[in-house]
Amino acid sequence: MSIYSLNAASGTPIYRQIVDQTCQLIASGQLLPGELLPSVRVLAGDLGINPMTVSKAYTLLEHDGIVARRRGLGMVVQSATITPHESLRPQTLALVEAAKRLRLTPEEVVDAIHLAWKSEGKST
Amino acid sequence: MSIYSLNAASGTPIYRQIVDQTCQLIASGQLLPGELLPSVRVLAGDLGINPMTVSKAYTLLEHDGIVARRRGLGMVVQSATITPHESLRPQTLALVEAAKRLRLTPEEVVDAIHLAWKSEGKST
Amino acid sequence: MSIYSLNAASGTPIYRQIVDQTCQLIASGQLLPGELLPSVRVLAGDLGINPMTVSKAYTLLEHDGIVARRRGLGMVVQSATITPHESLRPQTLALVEAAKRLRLTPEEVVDAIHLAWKSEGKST
Amino acid sequence: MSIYSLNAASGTPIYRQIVDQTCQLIASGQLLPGELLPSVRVLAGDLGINPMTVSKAYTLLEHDGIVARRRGLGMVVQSATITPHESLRPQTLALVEAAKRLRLTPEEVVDAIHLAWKSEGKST
DNA sequence: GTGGTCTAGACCACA
DNA sequence: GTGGTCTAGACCACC
Repeated sequence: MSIYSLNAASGTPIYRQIVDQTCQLIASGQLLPGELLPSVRVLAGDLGINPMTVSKAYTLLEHDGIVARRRGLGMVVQSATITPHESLRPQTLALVEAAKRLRLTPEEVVDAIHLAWKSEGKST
Repeated sequence: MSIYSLNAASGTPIYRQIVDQTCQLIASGQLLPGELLPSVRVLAGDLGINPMTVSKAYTLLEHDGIVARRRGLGMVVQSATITPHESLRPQTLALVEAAKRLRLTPEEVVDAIHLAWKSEGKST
Repeated sequence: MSIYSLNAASGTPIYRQIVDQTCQLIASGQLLPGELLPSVRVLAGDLGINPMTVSKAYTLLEHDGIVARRRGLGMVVQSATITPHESLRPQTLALVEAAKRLRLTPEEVVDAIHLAWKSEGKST
Repeated sequence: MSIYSLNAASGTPIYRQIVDQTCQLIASGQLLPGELLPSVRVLAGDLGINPMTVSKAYTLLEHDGIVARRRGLGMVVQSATITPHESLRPQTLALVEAAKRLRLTPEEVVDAIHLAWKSEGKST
């Protein structure tokens, strides 16, 4: 099994899931600067998807300066510039925005978080 | 200005934003059962979007039994079947899932929520 | 014939040529802000290439904020932020750098420019 | 430090940079016919790159008759067959072509050249 | 071995 | 109609 966990059912495209999870793995220190990402073909094989899909994700990561191409070697992680907190912002904002539209209080949202935390499969 | 607030920049499609926000307006009691939704034409005009897009959203809402078509009248809100809590589940799950991948603790997430709550434009 | 002119023999990938030329067309005012780019399928047909190649170019242009996606409509040109001069910088630098390595004088380079200008097919 | 100056960030492959710069060094008289090129091992060490990459560049240079292999000695420079002007052609053409697409005048291009010449780090 | 490019064709989502 | 995603497979460039 891979460090990546894809969710085919989710609406978000596969290549985007790879980009996001890679960012998160770097932000949380599970991928260190200088380390090599799994090769396109290997990751594609592991995840059972087309190499081009992985390649697209890697290209985006490179474009954003998250990783760098080393010709003939692979993709290496650049120095981490994102903190776990920043990495979580989009999801946080989405939740808060929706909660406000629902006229909920912060406390109600926090309750919902704790509930979801337990009900979901244990974390690693 | 409308009770709806669309975000063209966001990735979520317009029709989906209308569906979601309508559900949230009902769940939070800002739209009451029996009340009439704005007509397709009016809402499209207000939001500056294609009427077909509004129509698609309304069709979905009807399909889910959230509103009903009254010939010659428009769309009326059915009795609220969803609680605010349920309505918030997708966003909650997304947050928790991402946080676990980042190896954060529930407390850190709660902090992030409180922070985002304040930093965002004051709610009503 | 299209406003684009591809050079299959050149080493630069097709999608890159489309990106570059689009930037140049905008910089020179041949494509105006608000204007729609040719649709992926149309341009692909005109140039005799695969739609995905055009799509890749358009995606890059969007990522760089040069054009914006209008869902269901196409790609529209954003306000031009690049001047013709800036747009020419990479090529200018490459020339100057090489000329310095060859220990040529600026005058010799200017001569070469004038020569190449005439020998090439007349400009539009 | 070496007479070669590689740019890993640039898109052009390393072996190509070596080939090009060698040609330019010969064309400008900084490498004279009969002179020995640095050995593959030494150059690779100096530049901090893979010896295979240097070897590939040398093989190309030999194939083009620019240098010759002398068993037990190394690669010696042949009589210069290329003039500095010819050596500059690709970059010149690229500039002119782009400028025409931007509908600039030769004078504007010359201005850009002079500007870039000064703004760049002093040569030699 | 590494990643990059391109093709052909299918299917989806959006307006 | 628009663009987006994914697949399968070929070929190239680089180290």
